[in-house]
Amino acid sequence: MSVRVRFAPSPTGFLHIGGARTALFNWLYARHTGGAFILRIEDTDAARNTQEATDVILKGLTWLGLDWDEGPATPDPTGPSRGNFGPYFQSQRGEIYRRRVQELKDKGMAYESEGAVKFRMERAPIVIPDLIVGNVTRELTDREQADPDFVLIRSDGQPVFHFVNVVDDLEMKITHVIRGEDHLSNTAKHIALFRAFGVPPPHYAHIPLILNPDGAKMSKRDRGASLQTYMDEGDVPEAVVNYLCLLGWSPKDNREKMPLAEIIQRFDLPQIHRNNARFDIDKLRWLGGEYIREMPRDRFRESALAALTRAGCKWETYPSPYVNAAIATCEGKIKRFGELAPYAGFYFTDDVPIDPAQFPDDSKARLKKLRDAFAQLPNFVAAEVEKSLKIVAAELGIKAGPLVHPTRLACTGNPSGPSLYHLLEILGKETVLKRIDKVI
RNA sequence: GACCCUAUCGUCUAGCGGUUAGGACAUCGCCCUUUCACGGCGACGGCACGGGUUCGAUUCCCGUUAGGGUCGCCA
Repeated sequence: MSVRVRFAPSPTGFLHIGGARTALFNWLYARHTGGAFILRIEDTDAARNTQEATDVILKGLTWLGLDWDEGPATPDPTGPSRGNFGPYFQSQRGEIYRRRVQELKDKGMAYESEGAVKFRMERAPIVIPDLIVGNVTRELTDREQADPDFVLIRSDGQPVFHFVNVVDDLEMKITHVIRGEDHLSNTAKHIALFRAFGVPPPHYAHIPLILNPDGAKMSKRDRGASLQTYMDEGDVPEAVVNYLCLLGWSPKDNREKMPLAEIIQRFDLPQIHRNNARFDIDKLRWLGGEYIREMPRDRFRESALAALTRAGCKWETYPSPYVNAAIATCEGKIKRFGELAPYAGFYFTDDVPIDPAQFPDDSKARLKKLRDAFAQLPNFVAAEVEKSLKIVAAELGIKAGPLVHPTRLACTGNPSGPSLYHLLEILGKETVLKRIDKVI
């Protein structure tokens, strides 16, 4: 039987990085096995589920490159979708749930209680066969002993998560449930429900959680918990995907940076870890740098310009050869595009921030001499600029460094940045002299 | 409180009875270099603890401890 897996998020207006990884693992498993990846929106909470919130999920998955074989085509619950098992919004599946509750009632497995419908839960321990953890025997907790039955339908008529989740997995013929370990204990309830319906439950694979750097569960408040952060800060999606793969899964041979095709080919459930992993932003960013470095020039420029625009940088007012040359000097230098505006913003403004304290008198005197030398240059290109600077340094009896540093500071406002001589050439003689003059 | 999962450098991990416990990120040196980054070389740093089993345990078993998760008319 062909594999069918699903990602079933609740639209809260927020795509958790852990949720993104759950989606990724499901997607990888589907692609690895040639099965189907289904997206189902669990929008039973009408009050807080909006189309905007659903759109966050669709956009996030799309950004990561996780395409779904079945599921919504738009954030509209009543809109078009792909697949033969719809609707893919739980808010549109009320009729199915009503039918299924009736089925349980008819079997004597469910009953009315204070306006709600409750499930007659099994009292005996339930064994959860988990593909990652192994067989887990789940007993009732002391609280559950006191009242083992749980609510299926709230007194306001709305079905609860455990119920809709199982009904949908059943109706959509899901074969493997790959989800966070936080659901492991709940799975006993789900298995009992499948049994009540008289069908075998799907295979379960509970993946470890992503923890914050402190070792606690990544919560909404933790920095980097939302996928949106990475979209906003100009991270490369391939790097995010690659990094997420490395959290809780390992190819076992020390490979880390891997093309997606290779990951798909090698991804499988047995290599998934059992232990939680802390999120390490530094390692993600390292991967980001690697991916950016090998990025085709055109894509680099496009992403760079988009990031500059997001940062409010007015690069459009500059001639396009100037813009392209400026961007080119940043290639290989950044780990994410959000770094670009502070790194190269000086190209696109006349107002470079200058801290007078950084220019002592002797530094100013040197700059003055350099300025005069620059002013004499008929051909203000990198090689000539470099030659000129080195001559001035020799005349002053100093190394290039003490001259380079203040020049960079005066022209860019930054102690670090692109190659100095190239940056000066791009800025042009007039601008360079103007900026040095301002300091002197 | 009850139940469940987990435990190798700071972090992510390899290991699956005998290894100088390997790699990556981070950190710190040195080299390269006009800055930064890249790259190269090197350093630092780990098997949570206690019992077993065994000729021999990081590896298998039990316990302790620690961390995480779950016990909702949230998902």
